[in-house]
Amino acid sequence: MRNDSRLSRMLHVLLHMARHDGPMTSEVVARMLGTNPVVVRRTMAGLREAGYVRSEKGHGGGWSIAMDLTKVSLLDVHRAVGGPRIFAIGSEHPNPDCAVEKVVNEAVEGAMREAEALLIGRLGEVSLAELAKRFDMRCTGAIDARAPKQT
Amino acid sequence: MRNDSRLSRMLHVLLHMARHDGPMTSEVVARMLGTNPVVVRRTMAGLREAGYVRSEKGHGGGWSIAMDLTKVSLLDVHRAVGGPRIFAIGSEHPNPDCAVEKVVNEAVEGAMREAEALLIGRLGEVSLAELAKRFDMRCTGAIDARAPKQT
DNA sequence: GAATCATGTAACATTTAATGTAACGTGAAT
DNA sequence: ATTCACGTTACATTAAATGTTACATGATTC
Repeated sequence: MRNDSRLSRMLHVLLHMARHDGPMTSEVVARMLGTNPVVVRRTMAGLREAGYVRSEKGHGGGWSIAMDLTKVSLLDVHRAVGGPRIFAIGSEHPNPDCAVEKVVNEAVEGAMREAEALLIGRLGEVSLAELAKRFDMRCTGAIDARAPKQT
Repeated sequence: MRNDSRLSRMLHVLLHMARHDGPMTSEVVARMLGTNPVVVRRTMAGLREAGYVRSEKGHGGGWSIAMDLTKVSLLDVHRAVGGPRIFAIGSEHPNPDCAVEKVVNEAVEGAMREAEALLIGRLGEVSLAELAKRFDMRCTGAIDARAPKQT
């Protein structure tokens, strides 16, 4: 299938919203992401259910932040958009009869579990506020904003 | 897209071949994997090009091991089957103009790089011989063959 | 050397989940 | 009442692995 870009897209949107006065419409967000408003509403629905954003209809409506950026991590966003599928590889038979296959699955899945735990850990360590700070630092001419230690 | 199960499948086949006298036909392998011979030939072609297996036509032909099991790791097999796509998540714009998106990509991709490095490292640590040993231990009634330390 | 066995390969269909798109409904502001 | 913007459904598109059919080629057996 295609790459799942929902996490990246939502982070992109959320940071923009955090630096934006008033609500942003799905139309505007869609142009930012290079997609269309329906995809935006569909994906942001998960964030709304999690209470991270709010949406309002009618004139002057649109999406706005409804959380404390210091309290929500990249992992939280990942989960809110319903992206549990991290790896593109895996076995067809999770619980095979064949003893050989069992040994193989245990080895491969063990490695994947470790890698997933690391990824989850890293995403959980970084808050949206931290990302926003990195953005600000980059804009104000910081020397290196690639991945500063949390302070 | 679908899950990429080529690594698991090939490991499964290779361990069986290692415990099997004489060549195995694509037909037999396909039944083992629950697929068909063409898929087997297609996937094993990568292993053949890497020199890990040999294939012979005609009567008594089929696939056989052509390597030292202690010298080939799970990572080697992963690479031989051409499975570079590990993650199902990622950004649409690897090199965006938007500064916000750059910060987002760096954060997410940084975490993914670490996780990938860990996974690659783990797969590279385990040889096919080690897997075969775990299988033998399990069959001879070892108490716990889940993921013993290498000896 | 003809028949058979097994691989090699091309061409096309299927699957799966994300994404793209069109259509229509609902609530809010003007 | 009109317009704006979200909410939702339904269906199309896309990408990559997998499934399938068909046919060619080389090796073995007779």
